[in-house]
Amino acid sequence: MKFEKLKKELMNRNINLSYHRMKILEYLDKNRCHPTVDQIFTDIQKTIPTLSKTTVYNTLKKLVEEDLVRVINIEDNETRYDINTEEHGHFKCETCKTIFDFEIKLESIPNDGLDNFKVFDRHVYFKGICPGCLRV
Amino acid sequence: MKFEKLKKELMNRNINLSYHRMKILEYLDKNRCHPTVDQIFTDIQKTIPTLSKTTVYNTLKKLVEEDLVRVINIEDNETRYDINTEEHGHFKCETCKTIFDFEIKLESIPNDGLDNFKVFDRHVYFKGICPGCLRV
DNA sequence: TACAAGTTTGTAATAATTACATTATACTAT
DNA sequence: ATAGTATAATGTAATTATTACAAACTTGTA
Ligand SMILES: [Mn+2]
Ligand SMILES: [Mn+2]
Ligand SMILES: [Zn+2]
Ligand SMILES: [Zn+2]
Repeated sequence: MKFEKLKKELMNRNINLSYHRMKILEYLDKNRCHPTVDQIFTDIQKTIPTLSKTTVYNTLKKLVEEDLVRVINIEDNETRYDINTEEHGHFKCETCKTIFDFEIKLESIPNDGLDNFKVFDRHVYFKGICPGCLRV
Repeated sequence: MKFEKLKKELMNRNINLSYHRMKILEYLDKNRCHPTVDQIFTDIQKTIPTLSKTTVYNTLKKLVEEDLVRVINIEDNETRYDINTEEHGHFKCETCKTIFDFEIKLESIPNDGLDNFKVFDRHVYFKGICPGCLRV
């Protein structure tokens, strides 16, 4: 989703578009590398020195609740955030640590064992080595 | 993998089967509910009061390195461990919090975007509500 | 203006995880 | 059996992520 759309989306839901929220949203839109709270905080703090980490936590929590941001748990001890909430899988390169997006049709996953389950949320992630790192 | 098999597997790899390691392995074998470090620690401590949490961490790290145990990151802030390293997906019920295993053929997932990637590890987890909780 | 709701901050409390130094144990070679 | 080496286990302290909570600030509205 594009930034402008996101803004509208927030307004539709009566979520106050405060300066800090705007900045965090803008950051997520420009940095689609699945940043951690700490990366978000450290980077934005350069522009807004008074920003508190708690505000980043609060804002992200809000955005996740509203399904405008998605949480990614690949590694223990590092929670990442993705503004791309469209259906896609993640690939983490174990060499350069980059997290790549890839297309995946999640409904196409056969899951006979879950006939009587109500599924809200599907996550897929792979680990391995990316083409760039393989080439070396 | 059954307990006896696991023991042999460790011996094959020249990994010392110390008392604590045995107990942790045994626990994982009997409690296939994807326990956290804390659950493992708290439960085994009842039998072995001198057990330290660090030992649980160390042992699990070893077992994961040897691919005898698999790490599960579904929720941020709770790392879980699974002695079942065979290919399977996880379903977490958001009501009762239980993590269910389900069969899945991971190679069957179409991933055209990853042609030049070397994939080691595939994880799939869903979230939703389990049949038991739906019935209520 | 005054109230209510929503924001942001800051500090402190928890909790998970790691680092590191020390002791204990097991295994080998003499 | 002894000495030497590698591995294992413990405990303490340090880091780090996350949450709780109270206080100050903003904004919109009656
Ligand atoms: Mn993504
Ligand atoms: Mn499992
Ligand atoms: Zn790479
Ligand atoms: Zn349930």
